[in-house]
Amino acid sequence: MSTIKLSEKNKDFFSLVYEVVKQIPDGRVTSYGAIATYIGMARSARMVGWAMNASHALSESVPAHRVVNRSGLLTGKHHFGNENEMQSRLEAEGLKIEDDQILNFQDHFWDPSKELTIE
DNA sequence: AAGCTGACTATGG
DNA sequence: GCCATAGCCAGCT
Repeated sequence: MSTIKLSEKNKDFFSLVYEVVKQIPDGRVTSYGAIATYIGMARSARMVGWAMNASHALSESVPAHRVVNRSGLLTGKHHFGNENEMQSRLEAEGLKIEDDQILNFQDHFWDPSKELTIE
């Protein structure tokens, strides 16, 4: 159980998303919707995706490859440098992927609403 | 300025 | 499970 500390600087939507994503442990994954729900934008999963899209420009590193859609599909792979980047990173963390689908997705799913608390 | 586009999801059949 | 539909909303045409 980790804790996210809120400050004036990071309480906007994008930064909040990044703070959550940065808490995802190695070898674990979560979904856009889970993050959206957690930060209070339950029906705006698309915005989480948009935040990931913008994250590449950041100087800080955000492990966007650990965020997939609700079925464990690597829907964001085309937004990385090359087609295999996302899958390679996940496999390097011990996950098995077949046809863009994370195997045993449920076993690796990390739910922020169960693992995190916001101060 | 109206309409389109998605790294999405919940729902109903 | 699959499929279609409908919300979603920032940014781009």
